[in-house]
Amino acid sequence: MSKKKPSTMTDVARLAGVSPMTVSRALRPNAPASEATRKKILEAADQLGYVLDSSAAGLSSRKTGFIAAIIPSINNGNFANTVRGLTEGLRESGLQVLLGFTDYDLNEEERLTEAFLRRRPEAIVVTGGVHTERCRRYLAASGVPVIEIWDLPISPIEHVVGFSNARLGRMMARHLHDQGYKKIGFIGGNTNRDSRGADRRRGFEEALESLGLETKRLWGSAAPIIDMEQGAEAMNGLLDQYPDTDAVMCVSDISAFGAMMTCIRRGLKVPEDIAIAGSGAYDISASAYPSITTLDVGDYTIGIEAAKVIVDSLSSKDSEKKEPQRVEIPMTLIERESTGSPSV
Amino acid sequence: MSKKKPSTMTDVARLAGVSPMTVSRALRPNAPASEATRKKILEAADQLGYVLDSSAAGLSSRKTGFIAAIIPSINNGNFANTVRGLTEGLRESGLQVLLGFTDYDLNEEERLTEAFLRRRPEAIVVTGGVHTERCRRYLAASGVPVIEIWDLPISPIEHVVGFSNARLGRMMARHLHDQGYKKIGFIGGNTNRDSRGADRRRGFEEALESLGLETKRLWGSAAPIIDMEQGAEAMNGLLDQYPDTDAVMCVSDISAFGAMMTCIRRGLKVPEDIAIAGSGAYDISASAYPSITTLDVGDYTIGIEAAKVIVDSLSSKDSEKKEPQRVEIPMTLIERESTGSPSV
DNA sequence: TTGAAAGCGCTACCAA
DNA sequence: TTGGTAGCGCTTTCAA
Repeated sequence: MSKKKPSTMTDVARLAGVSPMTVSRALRPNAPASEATRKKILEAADQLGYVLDSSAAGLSSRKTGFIAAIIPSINNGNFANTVRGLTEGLRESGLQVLLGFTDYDLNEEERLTEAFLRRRPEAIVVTGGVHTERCRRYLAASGVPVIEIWDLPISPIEHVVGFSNARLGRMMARHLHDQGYKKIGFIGGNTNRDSRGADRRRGFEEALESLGLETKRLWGSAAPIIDMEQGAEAMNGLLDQYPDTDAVMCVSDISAFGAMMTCIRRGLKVPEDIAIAGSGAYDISASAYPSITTLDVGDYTIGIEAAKVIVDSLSSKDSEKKEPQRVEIPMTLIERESTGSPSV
Repeated sequence: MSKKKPSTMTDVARLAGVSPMTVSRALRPNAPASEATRKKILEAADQLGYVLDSSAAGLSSRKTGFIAAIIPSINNGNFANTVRGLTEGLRESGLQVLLGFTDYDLNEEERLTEAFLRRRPEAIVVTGGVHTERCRRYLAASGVPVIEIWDLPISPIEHVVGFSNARLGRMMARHLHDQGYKKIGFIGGNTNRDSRGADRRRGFEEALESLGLETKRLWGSAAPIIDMEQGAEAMNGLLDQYPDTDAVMCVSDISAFGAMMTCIRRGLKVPEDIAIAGSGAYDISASAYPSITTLDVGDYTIGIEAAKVIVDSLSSKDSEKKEPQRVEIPMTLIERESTGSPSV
């Protein structure tokens, strides 16, 4: 409201009758200051409505106090959980998360990365192991710890906290096969923009092959990222062409739910006529009826572990340069009603 | 990776054989600089891997280039859309969004507000009109435009972009009544933490009363914010106590979906035996079967409009102090299968 | 179009 | 425990 410019440390110092330096110390928890002066200074600060300017503090101390994190989408429960984990894991150390999202666009990732690096974060977290060439260069030259999450890249930039998306696809293919399904389909997005989705599909296809099953039921979607509606459409397409399909894995629980709704609308029973599986362990996989078999990828844990890697990297002395860490997060299969054994 | 400290403008200036001031100008689009020197400077910058330090720039120019935004939850499609709108609406002006979430905790909001204000944002966006006393003071004294969103507070701090949550409740109550339902329930969270949810409930109750309908079917939930599972539990409780309920509004589509799953699990037909309505126009309200009647609150539009208010406020001269703006976002009823006319 | 001087608000460092 | 000095990396302002 009031446009008068905010008061500074010098103003507080003057009012409290001390030097600015003493104010600076009084305002920090672990700096030496007598209780009496600290109290006096806090009162003066309160009276002036003083708020510390942390960009100035950061410029001087060379610690900005934040961590940049770039995720593909802000409207996604999995990434939201990762951000929660990261935020909570960083809380104690006082680091704030500067969050950005790319809409699954690598050029936007590059743009955001540069914009964030200008703010001098103390570490940077990016999603996945695929980046533009220029973006990789920015990250590698950033001078701060880089953590790639949600994947296990073969040539990581530095630290990695994630899981193998190809293995995720393989695990679910084997599970469906173990349940007795034979004519198994896959529904996912266009492979170019979401590399993790593409990896899941690849792993799924490999597993079908090695199990001696047909791989013709791998269904795409025009959209880069597949939502409920597109999952529903894809299932219509798949069933129109291959009505005898007995099980389908979808790249996420979100698309799986849409696919399941299509089955129900078409009068198919799940899982008696067709089984449905997703991944991500979204709330909906538990609440839907039938509930949806899924894989928990440890989204929240990824955030927590990434935070640990960051805190660890920042606390080590410059001299003892840390080895790049590679944290693999375990996946957990969650069996639910949607993949009960086939009736045949 | 490399821990050597990043190069500065002075380094670039030295390499290009110009003064730092000239580098500063060459790096900005609208500053005077000859094409020749600009080219020379960009090459030098590229060679050094130079990245501008925008906190230093902000300290000097008194423009940090970001907007603080505080939302209750990061795992919520509605708020995600608002953030998308805000981000997109701000893109052209080069302002970045510094995002924080409170988990519907006003004390956390206060904490975050202070932390964000330290970063000297050029404007601050907060959700709702209810804040701690201290938080209100911080905001009012911040010296930058304050925008409260997702509500229409009676005593706003400054600008407002939102809608009336009480009216939302009234609208849906009237709609259900118009459809012929008489024994109407409401499912929502505990009223203390989510003031917008509480307003919806209040408006709903008022409308039932003025329509001469019973208001005994207003159902709470132990949880502050009600998710799918809690919506499902609440519906079980409601049906156990009032099996003759013929329609239920849920505070959000998320809880409405859970509630609907409970009905289906119990063998009830939706909408023949019981109608379900939600609000928020989440994807699931369209994709679920039956699809769920809902109210679109213009979540994305809220973000866009908030961005307009911000850009507007910042472009005005200090002298011509802007009047506080109050933008009401229209709500749209979306009728779907879940509230087809009752069979009785 | 370019440069020099000054300083944004704070903290590291050293001295008292 | 406190204070003075210097300077973080940049931009503003004014002069050339």
